[in-house]
Amino acid sequence: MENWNQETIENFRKDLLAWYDQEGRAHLPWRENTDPYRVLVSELMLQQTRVDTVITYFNRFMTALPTVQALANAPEEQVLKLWEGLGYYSRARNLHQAAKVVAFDLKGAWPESYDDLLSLPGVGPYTAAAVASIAFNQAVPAIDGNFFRVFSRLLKIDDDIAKPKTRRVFYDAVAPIVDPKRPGDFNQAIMDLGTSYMKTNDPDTLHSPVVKYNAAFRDGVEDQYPVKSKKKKPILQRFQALVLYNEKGDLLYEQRPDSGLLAGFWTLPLRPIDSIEDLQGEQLTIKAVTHVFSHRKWEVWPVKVEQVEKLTHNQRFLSPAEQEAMALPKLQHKLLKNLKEQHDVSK
DNA sequence: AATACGTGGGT
DNA sequence: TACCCAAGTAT
Repeated sequence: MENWNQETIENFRKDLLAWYDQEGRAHLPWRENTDPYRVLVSELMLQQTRVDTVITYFNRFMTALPTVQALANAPEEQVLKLWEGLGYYSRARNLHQAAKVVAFDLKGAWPESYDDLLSLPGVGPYTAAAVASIAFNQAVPAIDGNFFRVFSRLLKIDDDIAKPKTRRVFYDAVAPIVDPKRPGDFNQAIMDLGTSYMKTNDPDTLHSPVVKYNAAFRDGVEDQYPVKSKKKKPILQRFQALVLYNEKGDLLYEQRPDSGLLAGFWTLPLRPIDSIEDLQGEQLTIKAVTHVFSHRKWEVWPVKVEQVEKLTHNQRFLSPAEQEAMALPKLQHKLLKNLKEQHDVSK
């Protein structure tokens, strides 16, 4: 691992920020100003999610709920509808809760320190540092995937970034490098660098504004950084999805448990099966609806059933209008599309 | 520490 | 196709 002296650190800050001022992504909607609410909403949305995907969601969210008070007073259904399709839905619920804490418990007085921000729901080490540095000018490193990638290469840090304890190694190495005068810009410059000249695949390191500080490139081993162990592949699970319409033509839905995958969302009633041999009703499709989550791959077979025993407390018939008004997970949208296609074919 | 937690895009 | 990635957090 490289160890920079004070002169190198100061030169690095200067070169990085000069580049950021010229070529940084100043146009990103959440960089319009440093209102902590805007920063928090954007950071929660950006967790494990691409910038291109977030932009549309962010603009729509801020138009609908422009202030932390507006979010705090909004019904959860509205928050989830605005989040529909973004995934990792606990982020939306945590953001909602965090807004309530700020607006109600703290009466609008934002926590400004890293430690206080960390206590908000959905705010972990990265997000606390991002908000503290961008909105409140605190000199803390916002260590995300970009940060790991950029500094693993610059400093030749060999620790596996998939391991939790590695965060501490990076923190110790880079905390002295963060520019105390412009910490928010420093962190955002690293992110911009990490998605451009120093991106994951096919980086353009030679033309990077900080190429002269890149120890891995200097030693011709840049492709070995960052060191990251592999994830396990998703486990396959099969289900049958019960399809039942009532006399009004409304479709039977079932609410998922309030914890676990797609917690609290309404979908067709899903029943695990071992194989296609176990389907209980009339098989509606030749091909299954498949959906890949981060850790699971689902194969879902829609089957037409004549009735269910008796509506349980978590089952309801929903009209098309009701279905459209509520937030539904991607899997359910795929199932609906599949049903519509089967219906069209049969006509 | 290891795992759960969504979705879309690139190769 | 299958796999990996993309501004992580909670438990």
